[in-house]
Amino acid sequence: MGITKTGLFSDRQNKLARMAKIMAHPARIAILDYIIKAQRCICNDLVVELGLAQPTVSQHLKELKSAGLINGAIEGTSVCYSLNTENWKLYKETFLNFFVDAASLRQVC
Amino acid sequence: MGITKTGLFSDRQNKLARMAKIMAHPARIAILDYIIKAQRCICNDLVVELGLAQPTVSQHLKELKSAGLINGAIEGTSVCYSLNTENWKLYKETFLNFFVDAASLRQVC
DNA sequence: TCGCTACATCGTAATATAATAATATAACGA
DNA sequence: TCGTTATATTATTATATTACGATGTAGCGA
Repeated sequence: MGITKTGLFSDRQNKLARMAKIMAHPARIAILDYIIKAQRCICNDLVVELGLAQPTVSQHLKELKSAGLINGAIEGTSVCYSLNTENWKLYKETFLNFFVDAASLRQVC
Repeated sequence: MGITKTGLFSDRQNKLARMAKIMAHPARIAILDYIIKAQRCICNDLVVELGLAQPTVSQHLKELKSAGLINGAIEGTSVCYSLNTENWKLYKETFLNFFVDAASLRQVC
């Protein structure tokens, strides 16, 4: 993506951007949608549901997991993925705080 | 970035991902932070504030503008950038809706 | 008109992402 | 043990993003 000059920005700004980046792909949104609806899923469910190849889905799951948004628990030959509710709240609050800041703004130009 | 298979996902999912992508860079978060605080700014304010080159800032402003998050009004030799409050609300609600969906979820595995 | 200021655009290098085929790993049932 | 199922990892291709120098454009004051 080119070199993002992380050093120029605050921790908060970098963190918020990183959080947004996790959600910046429709496949990851679709995965989260599915998990929210079904409460849990295995990788193959998503392969069928999304129509993406298995390695692609696996890669997206890995990103969501390393971002802390989902948990993966091994269950025999499959992995049970579910929402990490604690971090989910954190994400929610972080975005909320950002958008709330401008609640009282008026259009200037 | 590789080819995102947009066709596999719903309009809502694609839209949400697109919105997230706009916010997925700390420079753009910093620009929005600045505009929220100062109500308005010109490109050069941000060049000084952020420490990025003028073309880089200009490019980020262009993306924020084409996403509808900010307005730009020509004022003599400069351009007055300010928040597009209507679309800001839209963003806020869109993210809210997404996160609210999972409010009552319990950790499953 | 000249020069300055403020931006935008173009071109390009460096780097990150998305997607997948091929392959590896790991559990389980026959 | 062998085959099957489920997933992860690796390597690679195609494409997008970030950043900036160089350059173009446009308004404005002297």
